[in-house]
Amino acid sequence: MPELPEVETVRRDLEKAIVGATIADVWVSPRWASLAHTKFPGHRAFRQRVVGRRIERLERRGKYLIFRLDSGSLIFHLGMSGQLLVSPKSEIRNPKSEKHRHALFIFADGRALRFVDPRTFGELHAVSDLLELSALRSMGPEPFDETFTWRRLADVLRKKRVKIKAALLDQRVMAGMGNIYADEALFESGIHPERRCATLTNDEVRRLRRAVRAVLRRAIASRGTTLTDSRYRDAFGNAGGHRPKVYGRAGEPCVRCGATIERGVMGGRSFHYCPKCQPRPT
DNA sequence: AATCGTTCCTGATAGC
DNA sequence: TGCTATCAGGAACGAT
Repeated sequence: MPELPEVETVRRDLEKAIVGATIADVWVSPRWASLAHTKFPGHRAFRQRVVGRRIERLERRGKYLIFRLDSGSLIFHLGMSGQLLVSPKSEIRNPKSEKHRHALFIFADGRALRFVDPRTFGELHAVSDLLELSALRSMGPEPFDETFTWRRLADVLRKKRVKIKAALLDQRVMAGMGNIYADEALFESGIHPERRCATLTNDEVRRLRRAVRAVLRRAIASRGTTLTDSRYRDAFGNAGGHRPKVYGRAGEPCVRCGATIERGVMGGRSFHYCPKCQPRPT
């Protein structure tokens, strides 16, 4: 599913493809507009905010992709099955022809951007101020920002009572982690997912911060993770080349020590770990 | 205030 | 073969 590396890959793809383009027309599916959780402002209001706007910059904040327009911003979240795909000029674009396509942006040069999302957990917002989104107001530091120091992370974790895996998924602790890379970062740092945050030593927090960065950096370099269940695709429809070391590998051997990778459930969410490299808390 | 459980949704898969 | 049940996940929300 799209986490920071996948969203960053799409951002980089789109940066090359559509910065400078003008949105000549936009179509949003009736179904998308009717989904209560999308908080869609209505076709008319959305059109009014978007049509005629020029895309000035593409930014990413956590798992949110932000199109800075000459006036206001367009914000996407890919949820767990969202795709943003650039269509070449030649492609025929009947709004009804593609399953699960919820939005279609047509540029002045004839190309198009399609927002496809089968599970509809994605988000689509047109705002004048990014802080209109509560998730962006409360979001924690970007993992590659200089403010993301191990000391600050230790300060946050010391006060928390939850398990470290749950804290990594909390976007207020740090931005952009999802289920795959949280498991990968914990494996990389040798920390069991069920450890309580406050029990982590300074050395473990240092290792964790380092692992978060290393895992994300490598995943970006491989253009993200595509698994059978997550049909993640970049902006041109290509799968990512990253292969997790523990996520989705329960029953398979640990790449480091050969022990069998195990799977557990925490708060309705799965986690994966090596019982030898990541000793269980006592 | 922090945390927990539930909700939204569809496709893949397992089981009968 | 064809049906039904289960599972997967991010963020928001209500309850505790």
